[in-house]
Amino acid sequence: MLDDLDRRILRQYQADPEAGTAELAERCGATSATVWRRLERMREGGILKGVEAVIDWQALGYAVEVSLRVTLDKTVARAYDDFLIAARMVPEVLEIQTFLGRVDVRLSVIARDLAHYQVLYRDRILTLPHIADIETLMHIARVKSEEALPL
Amino acid sequence: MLDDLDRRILRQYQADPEAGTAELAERCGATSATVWRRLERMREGGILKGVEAVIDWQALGYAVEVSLRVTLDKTVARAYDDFLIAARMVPEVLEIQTFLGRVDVRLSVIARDLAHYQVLYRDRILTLPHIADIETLMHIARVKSEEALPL
DNA sequence: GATGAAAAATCTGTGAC
DNA sequence: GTCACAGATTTTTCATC
Repeated sequence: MLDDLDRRILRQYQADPEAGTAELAERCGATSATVWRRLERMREGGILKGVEAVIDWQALGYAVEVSLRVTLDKTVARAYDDFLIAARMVPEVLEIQTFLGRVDVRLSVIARDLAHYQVLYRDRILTLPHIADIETLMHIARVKSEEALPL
Repeated sequence: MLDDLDRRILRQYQADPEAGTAELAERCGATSATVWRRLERMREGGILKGVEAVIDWQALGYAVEVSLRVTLDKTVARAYDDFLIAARMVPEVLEIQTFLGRVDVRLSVIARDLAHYQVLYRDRILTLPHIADIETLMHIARVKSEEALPL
């Protein structure tokens, strides 16, 4: 499906998505047109889903980040769907992950400060439907693995 | 620090980082040069940390994604640092988050299949230093919140 | 100090080979 | 896959507010 050149291009692209095709080409030992066509093929094939802006929320005044582990009420059939739909409506909820296991959902939530978080938690989080239990983890740091995957 | 135009540009940029400055300019009611200068200033100010490639690991043959909640051995002073350094050396560990609370670290790990995961878990995860406890959550889906933050 | 218009430099995407 | 090029885009300049 993917040959060696594809893998090298993908790795370089992942390392620096803002590099132009010419620069990627040089790093991969190919020409600009080739790199462009390969990237395009990977986009069409759904492997490359695009790019995402990385924003420093702290610099924007959001000093608090928490991870919430939510367990839902299993007696309600639609609990999962209802909860997800409602959670997606809360702007301060940046990310929602769902799991198989004891914990059903993990939410990443940001707030300007603890006072803001307290209000947010009471008015927007605890009011989400079908919650059976919540555990809060105060976030310290996020790190990306520095090793490239054996693509 | 940030005025109204900055916020609008940031929001549009976040919604579609691949749009050109000309397109962003039109959506924000400004000119291309102004948008470019504002974005540049936000990059220099550290608010915009760049872009990140979004890769579909499933399409690349990584069918399994798990979230591991790790508790470290609190009797060892350097446990945190040792663990983080070692965890960053494992290519299949995509993300490492650290917390204040009962759980110390969360790892996002991908594997090609359950057989691969089993080996990975035994040889690369359980061998990480100073682990006191691990809980595994099988990942189902990841969703982005659809509401823009009140920037 | 910030803006818009327009020029200059650079890059992308396409066609021919 | 490479080469060459037209068209688009980014980035700078400059006069202006």
